[in-house]
Amino acid sequence: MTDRQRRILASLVAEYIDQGEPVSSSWLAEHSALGLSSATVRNILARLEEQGLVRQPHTSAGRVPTDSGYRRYVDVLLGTRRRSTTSPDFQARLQRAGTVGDLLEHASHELSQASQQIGFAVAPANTSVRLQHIDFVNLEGTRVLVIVVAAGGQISHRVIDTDERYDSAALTEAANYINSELTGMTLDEARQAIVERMREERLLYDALMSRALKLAGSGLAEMQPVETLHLQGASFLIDGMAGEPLDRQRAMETLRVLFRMIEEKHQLVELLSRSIEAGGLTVVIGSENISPDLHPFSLVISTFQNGDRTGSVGVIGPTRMRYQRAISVVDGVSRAVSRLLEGQ
Amino acid sequence: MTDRQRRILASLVAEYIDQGEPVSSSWLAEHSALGLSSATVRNILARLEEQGLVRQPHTSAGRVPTDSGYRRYVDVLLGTRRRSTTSPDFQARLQRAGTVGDLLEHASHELSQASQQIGFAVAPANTSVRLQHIDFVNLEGTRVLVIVVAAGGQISHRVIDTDERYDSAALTEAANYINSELTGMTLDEARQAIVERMREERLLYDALMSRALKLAGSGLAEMQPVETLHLQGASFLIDGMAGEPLDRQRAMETLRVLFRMIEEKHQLVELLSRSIEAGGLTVVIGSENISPDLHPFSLVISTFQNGDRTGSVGVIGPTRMRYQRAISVVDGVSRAVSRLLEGQ
DNA sequence: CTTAGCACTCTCAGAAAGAGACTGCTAAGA
DNA sequence: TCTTAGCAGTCTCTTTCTGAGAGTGCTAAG
Repeated sequence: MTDRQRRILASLVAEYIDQGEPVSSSWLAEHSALGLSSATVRNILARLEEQGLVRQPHTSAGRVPTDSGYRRYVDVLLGTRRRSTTSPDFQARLQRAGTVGDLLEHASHELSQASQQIGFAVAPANTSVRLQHIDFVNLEGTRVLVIVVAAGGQISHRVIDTDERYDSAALTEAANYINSELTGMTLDEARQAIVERMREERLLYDALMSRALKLAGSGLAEMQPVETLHLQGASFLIDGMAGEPLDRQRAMETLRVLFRMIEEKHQLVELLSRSIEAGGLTVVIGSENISPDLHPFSLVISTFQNGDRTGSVGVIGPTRMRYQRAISVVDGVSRAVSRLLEGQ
Repeated sequence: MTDRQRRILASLVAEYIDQGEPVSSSWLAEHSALGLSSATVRNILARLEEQGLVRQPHTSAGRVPTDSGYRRYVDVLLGTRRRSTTSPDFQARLQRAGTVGDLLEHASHELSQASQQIGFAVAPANTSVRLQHIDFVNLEGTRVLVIVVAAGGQISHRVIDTDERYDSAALTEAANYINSELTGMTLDEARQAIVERMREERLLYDALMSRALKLAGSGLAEMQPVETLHLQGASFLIDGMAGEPLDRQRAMETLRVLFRMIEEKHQLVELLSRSIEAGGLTVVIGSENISPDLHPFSLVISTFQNGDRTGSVGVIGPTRMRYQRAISVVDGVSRAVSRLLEGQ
């Protein structure tokens, strides 16, 4: 691929992203600063089309990038990326967040606002999160509320329906016992520890301890490593789709599918986590998505690390996305989140 | 308004809801079982139009109900409503829910599925909810996580940035003190009690108690009576709008506005709570909505009571909604939720 | 290798025309 | 007085046609 081809492709993609309309050879000849005539540009475009990087919506239209075309363009962007200098100071904006959940909620909001797309943030999988505190609260009847606080203030809770009645004092004592034993372990370790202790305790016949372990066990067991997804800005997507010259039926169908995905977050979470494996900043374009439902969309994702925890933030938008901006925004927010988590 | 007019209107609205297309005089003559000719029906329709109950999209089209027309129709439905006999057993389906939050989440899901619309559920305002348990968890530095559990398992939490450092033991003790003092009060009472005690404690100079009160106070203070809104089924709305013969621009605009409302839930909550004052089962049709943004939509809402707490469930859909079905579904779910809350 | 020129293709917007759907009105009948 | 058959009138919707416009591919010359 020659340098000229690269430059023409870059101009074409940039212009198409900006205007949303097929780009003609004459426009490229005038604006690409290569001093070429439109006929020459046409030759180049024919080559690019052979390589599957651009296509024509119909015979006498200009060119539009294909997913591969975007891919080439984005790879160049990612290669020559300079540190995001002009991006707003996300860190200052996110400062006031309390728990990790709040932080990610704000982060997804910032992403959404800054990129004018759907912004999302996935909390670190909490299997490797350390247990900070556990608490049992007596509800009516035989039901007990188990509250688990992970380091960083991440909180989750489940109602356990037990066989026996507990009184508040016993529960408090039980919680104290568990806390003294398990605090500081990861959830996985804690689960394992519980299994081991229950084996030992069976010999001791200590009612309190065995009960406490049972409760904590079922609390942690039901506490699947649900990666909570924070997601904001779905309304931007509608603007985005309105601009596309798709026929109405198709556009509506696409929208509906995406909104269903948004509602069934767990599905999206799974897809995201599969896309992330690479780590760092990743861009997934259109048909590169595993799920066909996401083929009309692109994702810009960045993972952040905090010790042994990995989470991710990013944006979702149409394949015709301002990648430049999206990348710098996602990168900025990701760094900010990372730094804030370290700071804690 | 004569009986004939009523019956014609009912047929017209039912048919329009079913088919989504203007209803002609000849269709009504054939199907209304009144044994009238289309000419006579045309006369009747002219009267209904004078009263603003129906209108013609254009000169040579059939009739379509206006908002007032729907209103008349719904009033009849509400008047002659028999107990929902055929509705599925929501209560059985909702049985497994743990906390009130879970229950309402499931309820909104059931509503959405059964009505094929957006389903929502608003938790009771928690000012009058009784305090079940309060807990302080030490986070890093000077930050403390305050967890408040209300009766029924409703849970909320805030991170408070304090001036001083606490150790875990002190926090546990503080929580125990607060629990023994405040459990069973409503949140309002608890707040008031804290203010009073702080006045007394100032004389005693008891560091522990005063700290505990301070924490609990700021915890409860930031714990605004946020009515959490559970909402599901936004994707159904897209189907609904796709059917409408509005021009694309307008439809997209309408959708965007609604999705923005859905994202900024607090706005919607406020609107809903204003619509509910009546209590029981209410239907708000199109332009009857306070917010102009909701004028293309109708709401079917039912409040449920549980002691001194009031919450609500309902559905949101286009004005051309299957009111019959929506009403019976909302009524059914509302009763189920009410009964399940009582059962606790 | 580049470029001017040209024929060709396809879309888009607008106009025209015919079919179809309903209505409102009128005048006759019960 | 109420109902109804009949009919002219209106409006939309679909189809067809047309011309303009945009942009391309190809060819032949520089």
